[in-house]
Amino acid sequence: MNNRLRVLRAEKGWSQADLADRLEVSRQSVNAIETGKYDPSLPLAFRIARLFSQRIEEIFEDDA
Amino acid sequence: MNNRLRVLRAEKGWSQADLADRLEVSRQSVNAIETGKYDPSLPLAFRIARLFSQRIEEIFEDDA
DNA sequence: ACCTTACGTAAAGTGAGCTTGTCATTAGGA
DNA sequence: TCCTAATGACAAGCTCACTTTACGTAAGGT
Repeated sequence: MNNRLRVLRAEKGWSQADLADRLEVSRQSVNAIETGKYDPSLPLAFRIARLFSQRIEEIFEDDA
Repeated sequence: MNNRLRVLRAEKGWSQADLADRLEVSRQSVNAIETGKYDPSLPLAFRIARLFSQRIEEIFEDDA
């Protein structure tokens, strides 16, 4: 599961900690998702999509 | 997190077991998602959306 | 040289997504 | 009446999504 989170975050000029605050998750969770260590839960994916005003499929892309 | 899974499945005339086979999950997982016991993982949400040729946001709707 | 910010990462713990297995109920068909 | 299919529900167990805490490092500013 690839994602464009790092790019979207950079466009906003946010640090991982900034993004983590807005998503109400830990900075480490943001880092883990960006570096592809694991996929977010569906509710968190919704929050991310809403924050960037995009569809989930525009941000996340599953390989399968 | 509400979802339209039961309706979509009914439109196809599939049993929960039929859908579970196509999604490669257990019948209990389909049942639990339909009855709102928990949300699917993001990869599973992608599989569901692809199976019904709809976007994730068209099938799942988070309350938050 | 020192401080701060940002990022990566690791260990340990909790909770949710998913499994297999089982049982009860309802409805239909032979 | 019996058998089967479909569904709902529960329990126990596993993996992983996520947490907190913490440490190392690289870059910039003073």
